[in-house]
Parts: sequence; structure tokens; C-alpha cells
Amino acid sequence: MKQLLGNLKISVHEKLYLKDPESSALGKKIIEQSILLINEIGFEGFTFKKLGSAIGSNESSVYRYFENKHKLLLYLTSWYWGWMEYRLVFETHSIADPDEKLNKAIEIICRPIVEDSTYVHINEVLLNKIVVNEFSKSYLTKEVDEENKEGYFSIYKRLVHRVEEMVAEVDPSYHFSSSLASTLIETSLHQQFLKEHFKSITNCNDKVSTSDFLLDLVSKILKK
Amino acid sequence: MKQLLGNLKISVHEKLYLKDPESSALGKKIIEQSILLINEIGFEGFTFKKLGSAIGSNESSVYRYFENKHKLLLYLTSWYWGWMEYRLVFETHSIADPDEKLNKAIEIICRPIVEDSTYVHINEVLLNKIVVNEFSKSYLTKEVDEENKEGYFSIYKRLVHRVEEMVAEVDPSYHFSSSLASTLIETSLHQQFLKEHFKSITNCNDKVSTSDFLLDLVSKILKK
DNA sequence: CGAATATAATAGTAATACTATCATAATTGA
DNA sequence: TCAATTATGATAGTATTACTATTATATTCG
Repeated sequence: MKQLLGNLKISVHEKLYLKDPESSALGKKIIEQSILLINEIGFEGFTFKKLGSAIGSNESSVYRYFENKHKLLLYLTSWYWGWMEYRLVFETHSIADPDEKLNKAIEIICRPIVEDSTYVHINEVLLNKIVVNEFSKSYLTKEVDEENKEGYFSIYKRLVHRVEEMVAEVDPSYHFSSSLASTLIETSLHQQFLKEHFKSITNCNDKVSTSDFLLDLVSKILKK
Repeated sequence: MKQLLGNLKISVHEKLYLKDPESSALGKKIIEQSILLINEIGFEGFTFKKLGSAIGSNESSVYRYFENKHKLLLYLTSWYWGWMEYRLVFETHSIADPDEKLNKAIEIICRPIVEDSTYVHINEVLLNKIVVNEFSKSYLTKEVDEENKEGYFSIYKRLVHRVEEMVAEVDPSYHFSSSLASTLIETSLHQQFLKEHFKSITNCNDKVSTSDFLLDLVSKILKK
């Protein structure tokens, strides 16, 4: 798995950046430090000025790579979903049994992230936290329709489609495969947030994982 | 129902405002116009300066009621969940059958909002749209733990608890009643968003409602 | 080595998110 | 009823944000 992914660049929509951050050391530093900084101070408090000093430079350098922090967030979350998609595809493609395949997919989506040394400048553990806390903000905007048309959310939607296909393979008679797939992914993020901040409205915790909840849910919803 | 609610003031956490907007004509105008304006230009573009001119005054007047726009958003969404809670309680309290009661609750949560003339200065249809588009932003912040401790999200959490209780009454053996309840409410908002902006990853549309999806889901998950 | 390109530093602008002050209008209660 | 309180409205000011533009200095690459 690691070798396979080793040479793979996770591809992100070209219009999300002005200059590909993967193409230079400075670009990688921007990505690396933005992940650390957004985690530390939150997306609202995050500015290119602060990022500039985090990379030992100033804002003008960052602006050469990204138009604004919204685009940078779209870049980071797209990368995350692209990475998740690869994991999903590689880890499930050899599974023939539809039921087992979907269960594996749910497990992958819900599984706590552990450090992946394949992409040295990207801390996937922290990036996952950014996705939990900030991904919604990337589409809950007035510009969502334009940006969707532009294709900025296509990796995310493609991932949902992959899950949807797996759902449909388990139970072709089920009428809500898309909604279930989008709900599974959304719920994996939402329950992770609740576990951390609103413990009283979730059953998920150190002992009960989100995948326990969702595996049970899916097993009951779909006919085999 | 209307008469019953007619004299009822939906109560919102006192610390969310500096001066109770329900206590004056100007305060009500602030609430009324903020709902219109946030809908029109989105929460990011919304400022107290713009709100000031919308109410025919200026920002200083608004600042006397709310510390900042984040608190105002918390006020609006709390009001919405309080209003939803009343509807839920009144419309379900006379239902004895647990199954029927939970189904009614889901229907209430998912049902498209229609104008409610009880609260003249509050446009519930638009407020619902604000909740769909902006509610997440009210808790996806660095300050969520403090604000949660302060009680700013208690109405929302109480609503989830009410749904949870209904779930538990239908099937006491079900292990994930809290997570299911929070997922039902979150999904009602999320699918409403998808229906509008990311149609390809939902089955919900003009013909198929979100409650169709969730009623089916719950009926399969819970043992009767 | 010299030209092109990338990076860094500085300056400047309009808008935001406030705080503070003061004048005036409305209300209310002795 | 009128003085006092309180609410509202207008103006000004500050630090920060979210940029754009320009220029100087490195770096690299043919």
C-alpha cells in the first residue's frame, strides 16, 4: 500500500491554486504550516500574514500560491478527500463480497487517522481534524453553486458516489443509496465532533466507535 | 396550537444578548432585518454596519443589543431550536404510541417550514434557511467548549435529548439512541442543503422528502 | 555567466470589527 | 408636568484583515 501510494500525487483541482504548492519547497512549507496553524488557531483566526511568519516569510509569498484562505481550505479538504478515496479504493478493491466491502468502507471512513509517512509535509492526523472542524465552512457559502460548477467539490462527491455504489451492490432495492452514502460520510465527521465537544448527544466515545454505530445502522437498513 | 404559542416567548440564553431584542421595537427590527440580511448576503458578508442601515440606523445601535455577529447568530439559531422544540412537544405530547410519536417527530423536524404568523418579526421560512446554511458555523469554532459550558447550545441539545427519549421508547434495547437522535437532526439539515446545492449525492428532491428517507431508516433500525 | 524566475520586503488601500464619546429623542416616575 | 433617566443616532477613531502593487534580492537554469 505504501509503495503503491508512494509515487502517487493526490491531485487537486488546478484552479484552487495559483501555483502548485507541490512544485516547490516553499509551497510544501505553506501546506505543512497551514495545517499546523489552522489546527492551532482555527480557520477564523487564521490569516496569510500569520502563515507568512510561520513559514519564515511574509504574506506576499503565500498569495503567490493561493488567492485567499478559502481556496487554501478547499485545497486542503480536497486533498484529504482524495487521499481518503485512494485508501478506500485500494483497501476495498480486492473484496468480492459486497457486504464485506461496504463494511470495510465504513470502517475506513470512521477509523481514527494514524500518521502516514508517505506525504512528509502533510500531517494527516491534523488534517482530519481540520476536515471535521472546517470542511462544512468550505461549502456553506454564497458561492457554493459557482464553485461546485467549477468542480471544486468533485473529489468529495466522487467519494460519496463510490460509497453509494457499494450500498447499491449490497441492496439494489434500497431507494436512498445516495442519501445514505452522503449521510454516512457526514455522520462520520459529525459524530467525531460530538465525541469531542457535545458528549451528551452521542454514544460514541473511547469504547464505542462511530463505525460501531454506522455498521449497525447499515446492517439493519440494507437487505442482504 | 397558535393560541397556545401566542403568549409564549421563546426563551434564549440571556448572555447571548446585551439587551433583550424582544424588549423593544428596535430590538425586534434588528432580529427581523438580520434574518433578511443574512439570507440575502450570507453570514460571512453580513456586518453590523450593513444591518444598521437596514434598520434605518447605524452600527452603534446594533452593538447595544449584541456583542458581535457570532452572538447574534447563536441567538437566532437558539430561537429556532426553541421554536422547533415547542412544535415538537405540542404536536407529539398527546400521541401515546411510541412508534407513531417518533414518526411524528421526524416529520416535524423534516417538514418544510411554512410561515408562522405568531411571531410577526420572525420569518421562520428564512430562519430555517439560516439554520441550514449557518448553524454549523456557530459551533465549529475554537470557543465551542467555553460557550457550551456557558449553556449557549443547551436548547439544541435538549431537542436532541427529546428525540433520543422517543427513540429509546420505541426500542429500549437499541444502543445508539443519542447518536441516532443527533444524526436525525443533523441529517435533516444536511439533506436539505444537498437537495439545493449537491443534488447528485442525495435522493431527496421535490418528490422524495427527507422524512421519507429518515422514516424508512428509523423503521428499519429500531425493533418494535 | 547572464537571463529568467522565485522569493522577500515594503507600502498602501478599503473594509471590518469594534470602542468611545456626545448629542438628541423618548419615556417614565416623583 | 418636568426633571431625570434611558434609548437612540451620529461621528470619530483604532487595530486588524484581506488584499494589490512595486521593488529589491536571491536562486536556478540554459
